Amino acid sequence: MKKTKDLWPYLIMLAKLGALTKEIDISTSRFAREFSEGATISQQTASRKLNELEEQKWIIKRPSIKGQYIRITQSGEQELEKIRDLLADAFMIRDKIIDIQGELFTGMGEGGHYISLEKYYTQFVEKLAFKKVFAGTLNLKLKNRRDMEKRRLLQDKTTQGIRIDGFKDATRTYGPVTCFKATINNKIEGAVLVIQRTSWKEDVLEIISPHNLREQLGLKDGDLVSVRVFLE
Amino acid sequence: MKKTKDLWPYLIMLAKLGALTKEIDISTSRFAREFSEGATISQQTASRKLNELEEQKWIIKRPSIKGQYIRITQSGEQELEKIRDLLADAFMIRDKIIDIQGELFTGMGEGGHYISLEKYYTQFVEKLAFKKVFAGTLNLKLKNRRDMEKRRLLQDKTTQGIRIDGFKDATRTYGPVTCFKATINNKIEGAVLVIQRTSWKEDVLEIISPHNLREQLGLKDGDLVSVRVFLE
DNA sequence: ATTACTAGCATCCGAGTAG
DNA sequence: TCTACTCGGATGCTAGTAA
Repeated sequence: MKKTKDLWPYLIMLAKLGALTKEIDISTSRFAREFSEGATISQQTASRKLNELEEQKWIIKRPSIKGQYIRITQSGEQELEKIRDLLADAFMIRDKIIDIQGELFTGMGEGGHYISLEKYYTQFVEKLAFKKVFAGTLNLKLKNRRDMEKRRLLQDKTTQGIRIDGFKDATRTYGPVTCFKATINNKIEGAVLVIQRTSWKEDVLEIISPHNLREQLGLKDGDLVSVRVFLE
Repeated sequence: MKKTKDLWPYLIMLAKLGALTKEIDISTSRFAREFSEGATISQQTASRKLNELEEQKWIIKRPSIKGQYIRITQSGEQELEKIRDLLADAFMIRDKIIDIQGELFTGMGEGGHYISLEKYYTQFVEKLAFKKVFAGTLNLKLKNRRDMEKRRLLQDKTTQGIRIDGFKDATRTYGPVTCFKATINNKIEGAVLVIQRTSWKEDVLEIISPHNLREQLGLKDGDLVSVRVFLE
């Protein structure tokens, strides 16, 4: 099997030249020049690499008058997205910041119920250094794969979050919760709730805050909300 | 000169393994396995690649009990940022969306003055399909290199924007302006102004809107504001 | 277990060049 | 001009192995 990773730099350069959006018209020698910075590659190598990229089905090409038209295919685009996400993940871990967007919707109110339980409430206030906790959570529906991956990353990083202990009462057990400090729409402080239990919804992000977020940010269902989550 | 791009995939993989944030402890054979998916590389190749990465000064390594500690250097980090930005640019062009953040500050009021000129005002209303234009611009100060690069991209993409013609009156000439539709803090519509003239401030983004943004978004100087610019 | 050397084979590169 | 072939030299690869 071919070592596909060797082709990454060439694919990236084609993307930079705009081959993601449209067919670009380029000759092998010009591509060789565009690709090179400091070190150079030859026209022949450029030609061969373009053929290999086509074999991989990451690009399609057809002859033009002064070179060839090249366009990145869907599968080439997916490969680029993979690389982009790889890098984005690495930088998120470095910066300890994850930006997630979701669409506001109205949940079934369990969130608000749990917050009101004193054993949870006092922990939220103390451990998050909130003056109070507004009675109700903000539920965001994540709309794409990428945001769900970030959501999953939070689920996996619970060691870094703020731990809210579970407890028992006469009738049932209440599990532990991990919180991450966050700012909502760049502006208002809050925290993301990550519940450790076997089933959690990968496309839902639940947020609490000392403030009435819906009111203070003028939000209504269906609005897009940005959350910047701080990993520690 | 060495063909540094060949090393990109290896550097990216090390970043994915966390070597941006901390020294990671990994053996050459484990790295070979982690790196491979489908196609495989040998322990020997992994060893050599790590040495080449060190020669490039993109990583530093030192022996550990069960392998070696590896950490990406500043210059390796810069290289990764370069790749990340390359990809981000390509996807921005594809999606025709640019997200920029900046800090709100109070300008000198010229913006508001120009808007009030009837020859501009009527064009804003018609071409942007705004009901009216609020008398005053929102000035954002861009805080990092990357946002400034995006700002520059707008300046270069004026062909795709909405053109507001210039005009003359008795005393002076008023130049043309290009506008891009935008949403501010995910919520309120507006437009970014790009003024074609020899001097423009690369770290300032000027925004108009039908609405009083400061009031409706509850903004004050120093607040971080997110702008999503639509290239067409 | 490691890393990383050497040897020898495989692959890749670019100059030359055909079409 | 262009692409892309051949071919000899350079480089890269892995197996074997030393430390």
